[in-house]
Amino acid sequence: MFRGASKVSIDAKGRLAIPSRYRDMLLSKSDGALVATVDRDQCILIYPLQEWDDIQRKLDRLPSFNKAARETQRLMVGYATDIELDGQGRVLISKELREFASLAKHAMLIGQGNKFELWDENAWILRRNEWLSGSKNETQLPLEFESLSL
Amino acid sequence: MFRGASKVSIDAKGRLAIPSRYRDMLLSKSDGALVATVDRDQCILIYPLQEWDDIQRKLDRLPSFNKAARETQRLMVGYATDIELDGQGRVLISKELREFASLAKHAMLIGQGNKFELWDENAWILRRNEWLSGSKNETQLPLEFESLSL
DNA sequence: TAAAATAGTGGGAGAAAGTGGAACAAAGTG
DNA sequence: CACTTTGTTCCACTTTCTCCCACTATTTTA
Repeated sequence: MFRGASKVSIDAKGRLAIPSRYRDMLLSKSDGALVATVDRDQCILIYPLQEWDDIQRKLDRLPSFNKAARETQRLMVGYATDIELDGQGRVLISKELREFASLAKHAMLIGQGNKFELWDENAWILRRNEWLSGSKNETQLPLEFESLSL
Repeated sequence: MFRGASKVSIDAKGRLAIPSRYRDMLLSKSDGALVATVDRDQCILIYPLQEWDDIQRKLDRLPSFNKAARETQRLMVGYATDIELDGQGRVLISKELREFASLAKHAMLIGQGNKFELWDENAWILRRNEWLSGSKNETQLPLEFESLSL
C-alpha cells in the first residue's frame, strides 16, 4: 500500500502533482478516482474511491446518539470531495479543503497505508518534532511496545 | 545478519554506496529491494524489503487509539521509502530522508541485526560519546539486563 | 612489488516528471 | 441576453531524475 513522504507543491490553481511512483497504483485501483476529506489534526486525507467507500460505510454504522461519532461523521463526510487525476497526474484540491489545512505552496504528502495525508509543510515539521521529542519519556509507552522489536 | 560500522559518503545526488561485503546478502534476501525510514533519534533505518514487511505488520497491529502508537506509525510508515541497489551497488536516499537525518557528505552506516542505521557522522560521534559516558550509572538498567551475560 | 581485480566516485545524456500558462468551456450575474 | 468570472483541459517549457559509462583508489594475488 502507500508509504513514504514527499515534498510536493500546490500551484496557484490548487493543483497538486501526485508523485509518479503512486500513479499506476491509483489508476489501477479506482481508475484515478479519489476522495479527499479532512482529518482531526488539520491535515487532508486522500483515499482511493474504493477505500473511501469502506470508510464511509464504517462511519455510517457509528452510533448516532454518540456525540463524538456525530462530529466525526459531520467532519469527514461533510468535507469529503471527489477528485480525479488529470492528464498530467495532478489532482485539484478545493479551496475549502486548502483553507481547512492552511495549505499554501509547500506541502508534504505522506503515504499511510490505505490513504495519504496531505499537510502544510510547516505544520508537518512542527507536528513531527512534537512527536519526536514527546516520546522521549518512554515510561508512558503502552505495554504493547515492550515486546516490539523493530 | 548485519553488523559493523562503516564510514560511508553520500554524493551530491544523494547516493550511498553500500559496502560490498553486504551486497551479496542484500541481493539474495530481497533482490536488492530495501526500505528506508526514520528512527526516533534522527537517524535513518534501512531494512531489506522482506524484513520491513514484518515490521509494518507489527506496526499495523498496534492499538490505534493509543497516542504513542499512532505517532510511531505515522513516522515510520510515513517516511518508509522503497529503494533499490543500482548497478554500482548504491542506493538513493531521498531528499526528505536526508533532511530528516541532516545527512550531508559524511555518514556512518551501522549494521544492527536485521537492519542498518544510517547516521550523519557528527551526530553519530556525538551520540556515541553520550552513550559511553551516560551508561556509567548502571543502576537504571532494567531487570532484563540482570540475567544477561555478555 | 607489480599487475589485476574489485570497490568506490563522479559526471553526462537521455528520459521522465513537474510546472506554469493559454485557450476554451461553463457557470453565474447584472 | 450579454458579459464577467470561474473552472477545466491541453500544451509546451523547464527542471529533475535515472541510468550508464568512465575514471580513480584500494585491495588482493601472483
